[in-house]
Amino acid sequence: MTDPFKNISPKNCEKLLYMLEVNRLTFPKNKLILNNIREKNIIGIVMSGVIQIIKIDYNGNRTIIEELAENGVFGTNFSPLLNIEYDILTKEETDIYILDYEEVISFQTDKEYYHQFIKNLLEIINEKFIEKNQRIEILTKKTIRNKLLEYFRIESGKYGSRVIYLPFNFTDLADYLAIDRCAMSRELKYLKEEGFIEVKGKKITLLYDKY
Amino acid sequence: MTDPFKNISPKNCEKLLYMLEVNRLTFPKNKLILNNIREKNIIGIVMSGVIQIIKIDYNGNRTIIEELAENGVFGTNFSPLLNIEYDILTKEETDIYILDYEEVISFQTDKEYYHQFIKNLLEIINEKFIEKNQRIEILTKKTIRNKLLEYFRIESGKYGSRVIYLPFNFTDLADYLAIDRCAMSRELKYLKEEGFIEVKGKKITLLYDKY
DNA sequence: TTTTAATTGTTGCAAATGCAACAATTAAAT
DNA sequence: ATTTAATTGTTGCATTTGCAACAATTAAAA
Repeated sequence: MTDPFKNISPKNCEKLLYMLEVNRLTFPKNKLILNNIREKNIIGIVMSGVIQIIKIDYNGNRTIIEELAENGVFGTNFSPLLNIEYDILTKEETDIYILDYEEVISFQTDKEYYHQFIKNLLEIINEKFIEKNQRIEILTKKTIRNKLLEYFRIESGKYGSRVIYLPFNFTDLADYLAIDRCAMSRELKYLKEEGFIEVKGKKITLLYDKY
Repeated sequence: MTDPFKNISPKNCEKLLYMLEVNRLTFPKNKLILNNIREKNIIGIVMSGVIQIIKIDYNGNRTIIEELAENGVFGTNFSPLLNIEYDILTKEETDIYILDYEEVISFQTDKEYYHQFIKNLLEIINEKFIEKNQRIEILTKKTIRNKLLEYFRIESGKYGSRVIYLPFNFTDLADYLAIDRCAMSRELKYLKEEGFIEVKGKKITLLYDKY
């Protein structure tokens, strides 16, 4: 994922953040945050630590929208935070910079580092967009098996390897694929039995030819 | 959807496009296009006409990724065109401008209209991002009924009205929701019978309180 | 107008899936 | 080391869904 401060020197970085009136915040581990600033559009940047953007619907089903580490960018639009049902959860002690979206987007200046920052944001949201599209590819598959195989195909394609290391646990994977965990577990068993895959913890090896 | 040339005068627009080496193309109705330029990242802008970005998978299932009219922006990253499985279909005679993504993103200039264009692109992709997130919200619902209700909720929210006008036909709606058309038809019947909705052609009226 | 094509509606049935309830295993905390 | 919590695995069963096959309706073309 592109660094939001790519091609901006530390000195210009400071200037930029000052210019855009950055808000620097620190939060402890396992805390729901930002419930207070839902009224306006923001851009948030994770400077250190890890956060999850999650959603809990009226049935109590939890969905992980995304997980962000250092240099991770989020915010209204970038992630749909305006919707009251979304929450941000710190997984570790976390430092966050908050910017005002409208302020950032409508700032008038000829400073090069500002325009570089906008370009970086464009690249970042582009990258996120691709990920969203991939998730949609998966979710539009009609069976659990096809969802799993599509997920494997995408993950395998990232590094061009038949060996996949799951970036989250099986419970969270089921959430990501929007399927019942138990049903997924059953389907994984079938895929193992039929010789399609090999599973060792979070390491999955694909034993079939790419389709 | 934001105009990609917002806040850029027609004169500067011409300069910008010349500078970025635009490629102007015209296509007749109902034509699969752009199969030729999959090798590099592009930004496409629909100047007139209508196109659909579609996907046909190995099972023959067609998915409409998005439909774009005048000022619609698409391209690698914006829409996952590098993937060989995607196609662009003109629904009318269509004029398209093609730009080179890397060229656009890495161009070096202090011209204001260029930076305005980048900002516009950022806004556009932001808007698309929101739409993708909404679709994911729908697709993560586990039953056809909940998918329909979530879709209604989002559409209703757009104009704050209980009356929805479907932007596409029922066949395409089923594609969008990634469900079987017949099963959707059945579920819509139940929703009508239970007094939740009223359907007249593409006009759907919600008869229940927002949840 | 007549014919043809596209869209929408209907329904039986087999297959897939969510759910529930619980066991087994692994990780974390004390 | 022991206890507690979290994650993973398993399975019967009711429900939901996709699929197929076809009828009805609407739109487009000849």
